[in-house]
This record gives sequence, structure tokens and C-alpha cells, in this order.
Amino acid sequence: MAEPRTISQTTVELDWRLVPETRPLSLSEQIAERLSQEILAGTYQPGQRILEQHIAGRFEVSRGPVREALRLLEREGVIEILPRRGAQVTSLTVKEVTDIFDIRGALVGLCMVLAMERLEPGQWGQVKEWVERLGRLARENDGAEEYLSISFRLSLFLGRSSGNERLYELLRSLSRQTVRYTALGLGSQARRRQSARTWRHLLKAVLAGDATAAEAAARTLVKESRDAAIRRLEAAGHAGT
Amino acid sequence: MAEPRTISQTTVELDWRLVPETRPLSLSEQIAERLSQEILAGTYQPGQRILEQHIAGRFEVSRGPVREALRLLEREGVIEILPRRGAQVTSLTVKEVTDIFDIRGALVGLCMVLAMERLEPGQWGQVKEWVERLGRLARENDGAEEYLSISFRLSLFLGRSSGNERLYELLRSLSRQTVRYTALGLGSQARRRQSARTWRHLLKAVLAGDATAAEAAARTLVKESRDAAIRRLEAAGHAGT
DNA sequence: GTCAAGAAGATTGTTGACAATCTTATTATC
DNA sequence: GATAATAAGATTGTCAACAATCTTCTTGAC
Repeated sequence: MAEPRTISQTTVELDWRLVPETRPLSLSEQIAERLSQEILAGTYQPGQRILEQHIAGRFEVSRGPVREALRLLEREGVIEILPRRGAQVTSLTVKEVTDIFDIRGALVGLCMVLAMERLEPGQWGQVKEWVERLGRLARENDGAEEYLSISFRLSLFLGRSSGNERLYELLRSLSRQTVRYTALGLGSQARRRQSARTWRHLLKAVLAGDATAAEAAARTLVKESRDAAIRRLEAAGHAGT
Repeated sequence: MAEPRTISQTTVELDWRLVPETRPLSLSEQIAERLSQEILAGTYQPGQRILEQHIAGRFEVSRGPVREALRLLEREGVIEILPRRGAQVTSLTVKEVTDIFDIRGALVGLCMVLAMERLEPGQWGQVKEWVERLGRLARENDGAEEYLSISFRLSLFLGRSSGNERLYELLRSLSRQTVRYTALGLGSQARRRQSARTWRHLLKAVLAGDATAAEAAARTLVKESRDAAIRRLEAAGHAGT
């Protein structure tokens, strides 16, 4: 019983998945995927311990694959493993959230530059549509969830367009780690308006062929996202949620 | 026999180590450390397969800890693991080397900006000394090895000075992955002279308090390193070494 | 002589059990 | 009543063996 084994399935959009490939997932990857979803969904809270035996029992596998799944999740920043003390759901401090956003800012800037070097002006149609959709969603009261989804997808599009596979993977991982904080900010309609405006600036710069301005807009996008998240965190009493 | 076990030791400078912490390393971490050294030293060549059983036999442990060590090395980019086909020493294409250098460039730029925000003018003394030493080494014929060591240390200093722990770790990992290619470039004296010159530009910008110029210099540093490495690779026939 | 099919060997994936360590609850002491 | 030592339980680290898959070598057909 090596690979053909499967645990109970749930379907999730490819972009959001931990392992975005379509090949049959190994047992440990399936476990990691499920746990990742549950942690993002809040079934496991930040700071909560994760016991190997408990997971093994829940998915009816031995502890071996569970251990490997936990290493995979640690690698993605979803959990932290302390030697001899087991795993727990990552609970970021405000400082750590800031730090990750800063890294994302620099990398998104690079993405933007590379994408403009590679893409023809005609290949930005999809981006234009998405940015316009963001504008509409920013005017609505309950557009938070879809806004997040579209902006996440826009980021991934830029990442892929950079032509730098490793940059794409890195950004995907960092975006995953901060998605709950990005969402925190985008909960406010004012913040969505701000975001949509910056996206429009970015698009304008792209269509004008101004790489410097586009890079600046991309970095601004992340910086604004960071500041909104931090404000929310500090208002809530800066516990690691 | 859980943690107190040790495999045969070798001492390596902390900066170059896979796990830079000083706490007692777990068995799998010790194995990963040793393998990492051997791979960097060329005992295992790029592309070469690594068999779990072979490693387990060599270090007289079971395959469990070896498997965990391999995951650790995969995470650091030292090896690649293909499902059901085992591990092999990472063999980067020219494109992948370029991509990693580009990421490093963007991140080193960010480092520079952050470090200048945090450090007082008086705290750059160590950097000044190192940069001057690089200048001397660039004039010598056989200064390649020490040049690499000092410039690696300079990069790490900037990383630490950024105050962004995650940025530091990320840069350390990426620098490790490209260190053999950086070394390839620095083998030429002309290249060392170029590098030393750019370091001097960087230092000058720092001391003048010009963050923009310092960031540009930092990015240039990585870009020049990238171009030198690529030239060497392509001259050598662009196999993955 | 080349290519495809099959069999033997090698290698990874998984499991359950045992050992060492860590955590928690209890008890004793000040 | 609070603190420290102790013991029991819980949890992680390691091991050896088995099962499934992959690789390679052999054999046979064209």
C-alpha cells in the first residue's frame, strides 16, 4: 500500500492548493493539503498544537506519513516544528507579518519588471478585466471575499508572467502565509477602494509601457496591504491571529 | 536512543552551516549538515542520485532520520526529491541560476534600504574594513577563496542588519544555492576588481546617506555576479555544474 | 541489429513497536 | 499557601520489516 492509497478528498481551486501540481499526490502530500486547508479555514487555530498521533488516527495512517506532511507544512510556513516539542500552527507576531509583507513587496516589484519585459501589450487583457472587476467590487458592500480571490489571482498572474518559476513559487508561498492578514485589511470597503485605485495606477503604467511606474505601483500595492493589515492587528490588540 | 545520538563530527564555520543555530542538532539535522557539506565540497556531484540506504549505512542509522534529512536538504534547495524516484543533487540550468540571482538582487536591494534605516553611521565600520580588504584581495592573484568568504560575510552582515529575520534566512538560503556559481565568477581577477569597485560604490553611498544609490549598488553587485557566472557557465558549455 | 515484453533486483513508501524525552499532576517541604 | 522535587502519562525520535513501485537486465520477435 504505497501510493495508490488515498484519504478522504475535498476539491479546492488549484491556485489555493499547497501542491499545485495535478499529478497523483503522495499520501503525505494529501495529508498536508487537507491540514493546510483546515488551518486556513480556522479548524486549527494559530498557536494550537498539532499531535502526530491525533492526525494519524483521524486519517487512518501511521505516523510516518504524518511526520513528512508536517515537514512539508513547516516548509510552507503553515506550522512550526520545535525539536522534541512537536508542531503547532504558526502564530505570527506583528513584526513577522510586516517582515513578510516587505519581502513580498520587493519580489512583486521584480515580478512587475520581468513581466513587462516578457509580455506583449496585447497580453494584458485579462489583467484589465480583473482590475475593472476589482473596481466594481470595491464599490459594493459585501465584495470582500471575491475581492480577495481576484486580487490573489492577479498576483499569481504577475508571478507566472515573470517567467521566473522560482520567484513565482516563492511569492505563492509568502502570499499564502499572509493571506489571512490581507483578508483582514480588505474587509474594509475603504481599503478595497484604495487597493482598486492602486491596481488602476499599475494597469495604467503597464499600458503606457512605464516599467518604473509599474514597479512602484506594485510595491505600493503590497505596502498598502501591509499597513492596512497592521492597523487592523494593532487595533485588535496585536495577538498573533 | 533519540536525541543524544551523534554521528561523526566535522567543524564548519557557523555562517556556512545549514542549521546555523548552536543548540544540539537532532540526528536528521546532523546528517543533513554533513551531506550538505559533502555536496558543496563536490563529494556528491550535481545530478548524482542519493540513495537512502546508502546514506543510512554510511552514518549507521536507519532510513527514517535519513529521509527527514533529505527533506531538509530539499527545502534548502541542495537536493531534489522526485516521488518514487528518490533524491538527487540539484543540478541547476543556466536559466534557474539566472532566476535565483534575480531574486537575490531584489532582496539584497531591500536589505540595503532596511539596513540604512536601522543602522547608525558609526555602525558601518566593520563593512568599511571588509570592503577595503576586498580591494586588496582584488589586486592579488590568488585571492579568490578569501574574496568569496569575505563577500559572503558582507552579504550576511547586510542581511542581519536589515532587522528582517525572514529576509535574512531567505537570502542565506539563496546565497548558499548560488555560492558555487558566485565562486565561478570570482575566480577571475578582473571580475574581483569589478566586484570590489561596486562594493566601494555601495560603501560610499551608505556613508553619504544616499539610500537610493546604495540600493542600486547592492542590486548591481548581484547583477554583475550573475552575469559573470552565466558567462562562465556558457563558456563551459552550460551543463548544470 | 533493433525494439518490445517480461522477470529479477533495487529502491522508496508505509507500518507498528520500542526508547528517550517532555509535560503535567501529585506530593512533600518551607 | 507557594514552591520545588518526583512520578506517571503523553509525545516525539528511531528502528527494522514488509509492500508497492520503479529500474535494469534478459529474452524473444521482427
